[in-house]
Amino acid sequence: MAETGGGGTPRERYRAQVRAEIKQHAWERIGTAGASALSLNAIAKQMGLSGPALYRYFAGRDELITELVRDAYRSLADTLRAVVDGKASGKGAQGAPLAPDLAKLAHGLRGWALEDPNRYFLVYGTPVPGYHAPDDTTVIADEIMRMLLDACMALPGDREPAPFAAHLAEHRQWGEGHPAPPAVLHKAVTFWTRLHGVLSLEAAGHFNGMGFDPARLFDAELDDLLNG
Amino acid sequence: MAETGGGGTPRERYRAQVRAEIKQHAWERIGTAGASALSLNAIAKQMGLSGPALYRYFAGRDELITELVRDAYRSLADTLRAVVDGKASGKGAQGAPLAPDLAKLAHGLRGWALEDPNRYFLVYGTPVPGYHAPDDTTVIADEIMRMLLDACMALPGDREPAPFAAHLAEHRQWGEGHPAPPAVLHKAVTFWTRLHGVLSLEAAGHFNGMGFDPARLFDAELDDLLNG
DNA sequence: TGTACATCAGTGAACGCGCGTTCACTGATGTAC
DNA sequence: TGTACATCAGTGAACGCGCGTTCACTGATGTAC
Repeated sequence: MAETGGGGTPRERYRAQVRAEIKQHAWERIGTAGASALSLNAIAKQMGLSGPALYRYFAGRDELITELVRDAYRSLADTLRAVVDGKASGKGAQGAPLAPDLAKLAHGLRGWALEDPNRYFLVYGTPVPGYHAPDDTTVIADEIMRMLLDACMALPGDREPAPFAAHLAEHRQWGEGHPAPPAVLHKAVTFWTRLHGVLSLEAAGHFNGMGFDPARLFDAELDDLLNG
Repeated sequence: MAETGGGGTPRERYRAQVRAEIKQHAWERIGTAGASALSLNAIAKQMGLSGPALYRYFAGRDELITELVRDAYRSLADTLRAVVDGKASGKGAQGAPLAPDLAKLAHGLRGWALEDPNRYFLVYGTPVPGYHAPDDTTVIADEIMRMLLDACMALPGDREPAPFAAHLAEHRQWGEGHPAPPAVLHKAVTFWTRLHGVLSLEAAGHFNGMGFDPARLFDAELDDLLNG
């Protein structure tokens, strides 16, 4: 991606560009039918290429999916990073400029998730059947949790910590080295699971016939996390 | 299912039995590879039958999946019903015998979800790509929400209701006719999304390398719902 | 009780399809002198 | 600047596979008299 317009020989630039183009078409197809329906031949046809042509750019279907999963994680992490750094806003700049980082993260997450639900599910949904995620993703997942911990640290008023917070602090193999106290660890995990609960049901369409506005439910959960 | 051992001609009983057997093998395959990998031919082979034989029992692949989805919803509703009625326990009878219905429901839901994660995802997960759920499911989904509302009614202490509760009461196309006040509606929806947040991430294996015990996280969320 | 007939479960062959992937090839693009 | 060669993108044919589904059939099971 970063190589597309940059250095390298013309052939290298062309290669990178076609690779990106293949991925883009892959995302379009994933957006339509989900990740398990990804087909190299179908992508090739859509690009006006012959099936085997794609093997110049990817070793096979698995490598393509691996790359897409990695990109999805990276994209989420970058989006959240940008939101925290104030370079972008999850909801629009007219809102509260003093919004805590946790609110920015939440709205950034929501925007990213709904922008392409299938991409969201590729990261946080049902694992793709015969496929195992690459190791890099756990690194990026950890990076995301660290951002979350940072944002939770800045939050005021932690009442008495729940018993689970202690368990969490004693059994922690994520965000290692981060100085967050037990209550903050708990807050971060809760932030993750609660917002995922709303987002995944919304993105899958499970609120569809119910009548209420999912955005308000999301904001209500966020409020509870900020002030609870 | 209910017909298997019951009345009808011998041929009808045989038919029902083979249908059930097909479904059972289908569940096994779904448990292994997910619903999108369901294949009639593969099921037939596993049963020692020829491929086309299954067309005596199901009009095609879609009808099979439809039936499985319906059964999954039904199974969840029945499980929750039984738990609330005290005919079964979600966690073991030695626990608090005075546990509120909401806690019973929660543990019933968790037990059901982890018993077969792919069945859970068939109900509350990413929709199967080219497939649309049958209408009956919304009826069962509503039945489940009503049980939830009943359980939430029995809960003590509702402080001042959140603004979202009012919105929810004014835009409600589910559990219609149920006398739950706004705060209870809010509680029920929150119960659903929060527990789903934990369960779906746990069932998909997203807590795997993190070290903590998902069961404790689940209970912590439940406690918060009961006492928050 | 026995015979004649209807019902229906299951088979095997076949259809067309799309899949991932390999291989030997053509033709264009870039490099070296 | 022009020529000779190497690199490499893309093609078309082919392989084997499994899929959903149809069709005409065989043979067993049940029913009617």
